[in-house]
Amino acid sequence: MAAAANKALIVQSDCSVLLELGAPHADDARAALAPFAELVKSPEHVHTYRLTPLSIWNARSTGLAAEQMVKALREHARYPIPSNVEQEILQLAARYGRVVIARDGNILRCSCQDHITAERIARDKGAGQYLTDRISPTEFRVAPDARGVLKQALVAAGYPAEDLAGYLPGEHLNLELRANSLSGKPFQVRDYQRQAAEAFHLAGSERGGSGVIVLPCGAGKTIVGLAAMDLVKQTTLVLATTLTSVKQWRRELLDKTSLRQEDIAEYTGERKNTGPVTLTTYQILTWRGDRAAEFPHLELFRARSWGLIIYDEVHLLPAPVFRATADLQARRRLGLTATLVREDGRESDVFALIGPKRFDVPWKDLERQAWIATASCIELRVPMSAERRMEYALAERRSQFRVAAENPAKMIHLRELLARYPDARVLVIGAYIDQVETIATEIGAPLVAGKTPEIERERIYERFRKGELRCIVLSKVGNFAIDLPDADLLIQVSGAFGSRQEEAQRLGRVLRPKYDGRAARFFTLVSRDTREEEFAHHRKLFLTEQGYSYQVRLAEELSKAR
DNA sequence: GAGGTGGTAA
DNA sequence: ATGCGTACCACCTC
Repeated sequence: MAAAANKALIVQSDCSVLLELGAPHADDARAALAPFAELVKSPEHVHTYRLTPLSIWNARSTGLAAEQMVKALREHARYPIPSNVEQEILQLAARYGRVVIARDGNILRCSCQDHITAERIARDKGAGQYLTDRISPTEFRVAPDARGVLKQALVAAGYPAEDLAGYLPGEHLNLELRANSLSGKPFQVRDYQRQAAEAFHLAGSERGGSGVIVLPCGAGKTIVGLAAMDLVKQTTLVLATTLTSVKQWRRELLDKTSLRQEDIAEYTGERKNTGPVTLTTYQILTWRGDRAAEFPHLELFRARSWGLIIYDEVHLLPAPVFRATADLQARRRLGLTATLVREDGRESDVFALIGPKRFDVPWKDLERQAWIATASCIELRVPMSAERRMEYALAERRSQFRVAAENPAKMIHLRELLARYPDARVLVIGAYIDQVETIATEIGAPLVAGKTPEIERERIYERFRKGELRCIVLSKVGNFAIDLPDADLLIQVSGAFGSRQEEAQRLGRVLRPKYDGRAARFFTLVSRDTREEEFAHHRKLFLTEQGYSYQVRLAEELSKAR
């Protein structure tokens, strides 16, 4: 073990934990810390983690004891652990599982570890209303349909319940994973995908069967869904965000499992069928006729005795589906997402109603294992012409950003990049329709925007895949389109205020591993001396936090270097 | 298949 | 650190 002076962790009294990557045993320290802390930032040298109630409870739900957490910190900490941090961990951890929900035949029983806890939750404003029927000093009888709302209230009260009440059996589903996909390629579930599905299922334990799997874009979350279906083998309802996603689920199910066309039904605006496996969208579930208070399509949840419900992109699930999910606690639930939600209310609702986080893998781990490509990110500062600078100066403050974003001089440098990487397969992404239309016309590449019909899109993607086309220009559809072909050079000409999610999505476009192992390149063009630089700063934070190498270059320097 | 509505990003 | 407006999507009706 390293001497104290160069140990990797610094534990601070605000419950943040710094990990110094250069320290000996930094990898061991990370492996020990990650299961019970949330990664907040990960630039080059020092990564920041945070101990939160949810991160501790997630860890407890996978069976990690508080003592193991404290031991892990002690083992790797450079300085003594602040006593309040140790107390915090012990107290938070001790709250998980102090309340247990279990089944007694047809009724549910909520049992507390001790009398004091029972009094605390019985008197809690939120939870108390579901705990009216006391059967012993430490036990309550609970109406089965209160299972979800009670769990929500218990999380809010700080006493997350361990739900061991089990699930209703769904109808059996004949499903096997294929060893060779329909398209002829051998198909194998990757180790981390298998681990994720097993962490969700936890066969032989009362704990399994509900929870969330977190994997980066491009890591194959759908496959985790298929693997989970293979473990459960019961009728399944899949909730997705878009019709394209619904179609992709269908393709993957047909390609990689023994299911046939007629086993898979779609319940969407186009057709409303149900089958042993049914694919649907969040939007149809939340549609309400004539501003009525009811959601007619939520009946789909009761249309069959589902054995498994899969929530794709679980961080996007809308409030009415949350409410409906509260009533569905007797069904197995699997949430899939690329980023853990940070908004407080929602995150704890996901925890209470879908289940705890069961599994995640850091982006950089997948990169090391070559499941995703390495990427270099470069911000190119582009000057504006004198006329443009005047236009910018005269513009109202709120339209300045757009004047800068649509700087025509970006075109010069865009062309240069295209010339500089003649073999690259290129995606150009911008935020404004006018801008991307102009670019597409000038460089003679097809444009895919919101109004581009589905058939046209597929035709363009197909030509790109075949190599007949080296460049596609995209509007904001680039943020949604999940069926975009793989590329290795991404040029962002404008971005909408640089959101982290958007940046993650866009970067994910070029992260599929390259056949020759080359790195992906991500250029973002930013107008110099404008407000656009401020937003680029924000975007830069995202990229560096994910641990990606990042450089800022002046456009004319890059031109000279050629 | 066009057009309106309502919702989301972040 | 931020915000407004822009763009997108899926639903429905006609």
